Amino acid sequence: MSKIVVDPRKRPRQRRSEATVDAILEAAARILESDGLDALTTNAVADRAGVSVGSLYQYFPGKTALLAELIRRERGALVRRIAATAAKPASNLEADVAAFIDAAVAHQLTRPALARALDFLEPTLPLDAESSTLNANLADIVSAFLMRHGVTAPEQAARDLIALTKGMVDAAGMTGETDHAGLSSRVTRAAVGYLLR
Amino acid sequence: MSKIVVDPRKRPRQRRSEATVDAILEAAARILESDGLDALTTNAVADRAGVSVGSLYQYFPGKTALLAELIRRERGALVRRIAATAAKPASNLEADVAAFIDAAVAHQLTRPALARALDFLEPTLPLDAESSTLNANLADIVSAFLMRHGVTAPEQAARDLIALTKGMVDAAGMTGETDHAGLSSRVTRAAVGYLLR
DNA sequence: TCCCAATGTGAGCATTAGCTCTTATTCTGG
DNA sequence: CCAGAATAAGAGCTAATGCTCACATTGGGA
Repeated sequence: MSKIVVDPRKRPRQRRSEATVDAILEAAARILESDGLDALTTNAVADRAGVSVGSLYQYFPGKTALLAELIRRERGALVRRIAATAAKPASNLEADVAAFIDAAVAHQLTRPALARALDFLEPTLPLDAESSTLNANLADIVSAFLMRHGVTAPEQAARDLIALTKGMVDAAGMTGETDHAGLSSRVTRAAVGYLLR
Repeated sequence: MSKIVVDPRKRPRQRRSEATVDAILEAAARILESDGLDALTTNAVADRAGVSVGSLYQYFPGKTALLAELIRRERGALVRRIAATAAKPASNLEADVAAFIDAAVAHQLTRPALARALDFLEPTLPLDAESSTLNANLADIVSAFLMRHGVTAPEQAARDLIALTKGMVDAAGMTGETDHAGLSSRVTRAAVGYLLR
């Protein structure tokens, strides 16, 4: 294992190189999903992406940077989803919470094994400011929303609700559950119970 | 990485060898806690345990078996705690749920980083029958308890409650939270909300 | 006390991981 | 259409990892 580098990578300038980068990230995601962390080697990723190791290292200074970028993309998609939901509130706490959770469930249940792996990896990665910000965004959006509804200790509540949701959805995903609506309503029950008591 | 062997290990017959085994497991736990999965190498474990690699391999046929045993012990302790709680019910759903959660929080908050790592590792390990049983025990105890209280879909509810608790406690542990009672009551709020709605 | 099984040691082997570097190929702007 | 920049390739280096094995030490029953 080398120095832990997370960001300084070369940016793709042509079309084909963007495709290479995407292929690499997708290959990494698939390996994580199907074979787990141990199988995620740079050679394996390059192989699965149909690319040479050299190409991989052209865009990612190391394995860690690759993982960091994967997390950035996934997390970014989730944050955008949640932000979009927050943009059209029903000003009814319960309905809004349900909407948030619906978005989160939809996201995490799309690729459950991947979501679970990244959730675990994320805190172990020395993410740079930009990504930590993205991350804080999730908690901040929820926290701001809760504050608007007069919830006490909104930051703590936001962390708790996010953790509760992650926990339930990751577990459900692992048992192969696909009933999005059912899961969503169960998580909502717990979340609303947490808030209104 | 070699074949995945989880159980067939030599049993210690003398006192000192039991001490060796304990030292090895404790060293593994500490490395997991402080340096993470990547740092958990067999040589590192032996070093930290003040033992030679040879001794490690005398009792564990491989790294996987070592992890499996760690999980067995930790999980076993949790299951015993929960079982003890289940043995003296208050026949009041809310109080009993609170008692369960108290036990779980006490356990997971003792060594939060370790608990989190093992929670993640557990499903990736090909545990043998004995340990899967230990595992099922947790869900079964909770499930039986819920059924006694007339909860519908008790297995699913048990899985959900366990996941919700794990999620919240792992997250709290990671932020350095130490307020056992406060955390416990917040988890209970969510759990009771889940059940009574 | 003595002997043999149980236990402990650690150098070192085979493999594989992460990564570099040289060379080949493909774009793109002029 | 050409030159140089960007991109891709992949053999192979270094270090580390999982693990073995030949040997040394210890302990407990006869």
